[in-house]
Amino acid sequence: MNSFLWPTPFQNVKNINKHAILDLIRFTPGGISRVEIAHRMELSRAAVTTIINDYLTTGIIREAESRNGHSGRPAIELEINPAYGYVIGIDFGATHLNMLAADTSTRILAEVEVAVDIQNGPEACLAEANIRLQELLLKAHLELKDILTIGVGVPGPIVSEAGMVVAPPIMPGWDHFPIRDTLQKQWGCPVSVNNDAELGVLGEWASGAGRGERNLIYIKVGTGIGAGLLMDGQIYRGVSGSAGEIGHLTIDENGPMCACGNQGCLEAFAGGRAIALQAQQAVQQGQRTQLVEIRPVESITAKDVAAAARRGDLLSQRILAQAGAKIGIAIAGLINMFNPGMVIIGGGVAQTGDILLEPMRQTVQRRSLPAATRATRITTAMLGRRSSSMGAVIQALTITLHQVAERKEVVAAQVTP
Amino acid sequence: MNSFLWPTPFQNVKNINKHAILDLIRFTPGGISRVEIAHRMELSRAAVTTIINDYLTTGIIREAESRNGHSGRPAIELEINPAYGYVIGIDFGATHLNMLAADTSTRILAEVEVAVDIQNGPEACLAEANIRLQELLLKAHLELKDILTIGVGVPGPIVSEAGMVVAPPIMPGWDHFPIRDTLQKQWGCPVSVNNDAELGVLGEWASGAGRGERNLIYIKVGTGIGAGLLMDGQIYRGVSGSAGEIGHLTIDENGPMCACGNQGCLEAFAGGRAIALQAQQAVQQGQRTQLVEIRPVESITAKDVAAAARRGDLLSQRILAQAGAKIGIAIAGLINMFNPGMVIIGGGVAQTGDILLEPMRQTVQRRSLPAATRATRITTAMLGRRSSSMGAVIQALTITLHQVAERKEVVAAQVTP
DNA sequence: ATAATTAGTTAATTAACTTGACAAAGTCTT
DNA sequence: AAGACTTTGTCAAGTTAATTAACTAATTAT
Repeated sequence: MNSFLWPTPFQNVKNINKHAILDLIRFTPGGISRVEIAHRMELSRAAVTTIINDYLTTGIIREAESRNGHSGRPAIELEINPAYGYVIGIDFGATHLNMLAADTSTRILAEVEVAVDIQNGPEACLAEANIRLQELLLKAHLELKDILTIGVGVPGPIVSEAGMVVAPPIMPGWDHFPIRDTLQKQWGCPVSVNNDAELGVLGEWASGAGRGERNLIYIKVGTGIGAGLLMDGQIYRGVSGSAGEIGHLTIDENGPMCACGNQGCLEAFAGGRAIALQAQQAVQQGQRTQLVEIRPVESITAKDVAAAARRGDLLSQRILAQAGAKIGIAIAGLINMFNPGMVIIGGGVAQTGDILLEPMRQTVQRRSLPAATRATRITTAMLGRRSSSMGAVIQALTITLHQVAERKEVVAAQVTP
Repeated sequence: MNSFLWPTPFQNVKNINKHAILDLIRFTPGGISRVEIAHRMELSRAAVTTIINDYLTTGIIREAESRNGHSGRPAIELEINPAYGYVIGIDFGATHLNMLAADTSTRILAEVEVAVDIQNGPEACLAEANIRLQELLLKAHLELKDILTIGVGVPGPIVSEAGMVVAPPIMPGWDHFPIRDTLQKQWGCPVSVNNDAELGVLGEWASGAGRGERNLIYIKVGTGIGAGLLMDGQIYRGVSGSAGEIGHLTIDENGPMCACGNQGCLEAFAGGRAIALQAQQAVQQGQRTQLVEIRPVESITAKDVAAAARRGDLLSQRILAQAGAKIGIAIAGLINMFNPGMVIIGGGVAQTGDILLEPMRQTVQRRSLPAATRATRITTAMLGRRSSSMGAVIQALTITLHQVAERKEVVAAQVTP
C-alpha cells in the first residue's frame, strides 16, 4: 500500500469523477469505451453509463465507430465532439506571435505566425494580435462569436489570478499591465493568460512528445530561456509563479553581463540575444565566417547564426555548440533535482537541431547522476514552434469543457399522468 | 476560478474527507473545533459531526477543553488522543543513529543517539538498531508490543514499494538489501522505509520550522548532501525516487574527484567527508591550525573542524565558509527552479551555524533571481539532528492513523423491541 | 443454430452529504 | 438578573453519486 500523505486538506472539488472521466476521454487518443473508463477509474460500469449519458445529451462528447475486439459485443469508442465549438490559442514570443484556431477535439483549423517584437509594449502587441486574430478567423471560416475561450501565453512570470505579468525580465512595459482584462473586453469571451513555458509543457504533454508522461520538463530556448514543469501530473508554479525560470541560473560568476543585472546567467550565454551578440562580435573582430555578408553587423540574429551553421559555417556551429553545452549544464541540474521521465527541448533556438542538441546531451551525460539520467529521455519538441500555442489551445479547451461538465443537466419537466 | 487540470485520472481513494479531516486535526497545533473543520473543508457541520463521532468512538481523537471565543456557545477543541498508542522513528545517518519514541500526538517520550558507521553494512547496523531499540523502549517505559508502527530513514535513494535502497552512493553493501522486510520480521510490526531528506522535510513541515508552508525544501548537509522536496503540499520523489539528490550536482568540472566517480560534485566540496579531507591535507601541509593536536591526522572529522571553527580556528572557518559558498550555489539553483516558500538547512554539518550559513546566504543572494529569492525564507532546522527521525515518527503515525480511519466502525447490533 | 463472451442498461439499494429545524451553552444589553 | 443575541453541535428528512445484481444487446467461436 502506498503511504497516505495529504498534509493539506483536500480542496473541495465537486464531481471529481465526472471531471476525471472527461479528461480521460480528452487525452486518450483514438477514443475510449465505457468499460475501459470504468476499469481505469475503478468505477462500476453503471456509474460510467449515467455520467456518459449526461455528457452525450450536452453534446460535449459523441460515440465513434465501435472497434471490435476479439469476441463479445464490440465496445463503443467515446470521443470529444469536435463540432461542439471552437477555441483560439495564442503564443506571444519575444519576437514572434503564433496563433492557432482549433475545434473542441484539438484539431488545428488554421495558423497564423508573424514577427512581432514584444518590446513594443502591450498596447501595440495586443492591437497587432487583434488584427491577426481577424486574419486567423477568416482562414478558419469562423467568426469571433463562434469562439468559446481564448488561451494566451506570454514569456514572463504570471500571476494567474490577476491575468498579468510581474517583473518580467524580457517584457519591458508589460509589468502589471492587465493583459487578460484588456483582451476579455476586446474579444468578449473568456481569456486565460499563462506562462509560455508552462503552456509548452502542457501542449507537448497533451499532443506532443510527452504523452502519458507524469513527470515532464519542457525547456523553451528562445530569446529567453525558461522551463515548464509537470510534476506528478500537475503543472508546478512555485509559491510566486516563478518556478522553472532557469534563464537566470548562474553558470559562471565571471561570465558576461545579463539583462537582469546579474553576471553569467544562462541566458547571457545561450539565449537568442546572446547568440546573436557573440556572432556580431566575432564578425567585428574579423573572424572567418559566412555571416560577414549580413549588413549592418548589428542586424545579425540568432536565426541567421542557425541558418549559417546548417550551411556549414564553422564559427556559427561553434557558437551554437557552446550554447548547447551551457544549456546542458542547466538541464543536468534539473535532472538531478527533479528526476523527470522526459526532457523536451523547444523554442526557436532549439529548432537548430543536433548542432545545439548534441553538445547539450554530452554535457548532461557527463554532469548528472547515472541513476537519474538513465530514467530520463531527452527529445526535441514534437510540435516545434507550436508547443506553447497548442498548450494555449489545451488550456482554453480545459476551461470550456470543464465549465460545461459543471453544469447540471436540465431535465425536461415530467408530466404526471 | 482556478483552472482544472487533472491530466491523470484521480487515484481511487475512498473517504477522502474522512482522511483529510484526520490530517487537519493532526496538523493543527492546539486543536480544532467541528465548525472550524466544516469551514476549512467546505462541508456542512452535520457531516463533520458524524465523521468526528466515528473517530471519537474509535478513540483515535478526543475532545479537549473548550476555548471560549467572544460570544455564543464555546467550541470544543478536538485533538489526537495521545493515549491511543505509540510509534518509533529511526534515522540512520552516515555516522549516527537517532531514535525517537513518541505517542500518537507526536509527543517525544524518549531519545537514543549513538555513533554507528553505515559502512559496516546492513546486518551489523540493523543488529545495532535492535539493541538500541530495547534501550529506547526501556527509557520510554514501553514494550515492543505497545508499538504500532516504526518509521525508518536511510541516506540513499529508496524504492518505497520494495522497502530497499538502490545504488546508494554512500551506503556500501546496502544495495537491494531488504531493509523493510528484515526489520518487519525482527520486530513484528509494520515498518516504513524512506529517504532521510524526505523525512527531514516531513518532520520540519509537521513540527519544525516549515509549519504551514506548502512549498518547502529541506537540505540535509552531512556526510552526504541531499534535499527533501515538498511541492504543493506533496512530497515529490520523481520518476525513479532520486529527486532532490543534489549532492552530485557538478559545481566545477575541474573540481576534486567524488566517490560517485564524477568530478567536482557538491559533495566533494562541501560534504562532511570532503571537509574532513581538506582539514587533514592542510595539517599535513603544515598550515597553522589548532587541528594539529588531533592525532593521527587521518582521524580528523568534520565535527572536529566545526568545533575548532567555533573556538576561533581560522583555517577551519575558511574551510567551512568555502563549503557554505558551494552549498549556496546549489541552493540558488534550487530556488530558481522550484521557487519555494522556504528552504531549511539541516543535517550534522549545518549545526555549525553561521560560520557555514552566512557565506551560503550571501552566495544565494548573489546568484538567484530577486523575484524568487524575495519569496523564499532561508532558516536552519528547528528540530536540529531530529528532523529526519521526527519525520519517521510522522510517517509511522500517518500509516497507523489512516489505517484506523479506513476501518468501518462496527455498530452494535440493534435489538428490535 | 447455439454457446460463449464482452458491452452497456436498468432498478433497487447504500453511503455520504446537504438542508433546515432545534437544543445547548455561552456573552451582551438594559 | 432576565431576556436577547450569538455561536456550536445534533437530529431527522431528503438528495445524490455510487454500488450491486440482474438483464438486454451485439458480436465471435463451435
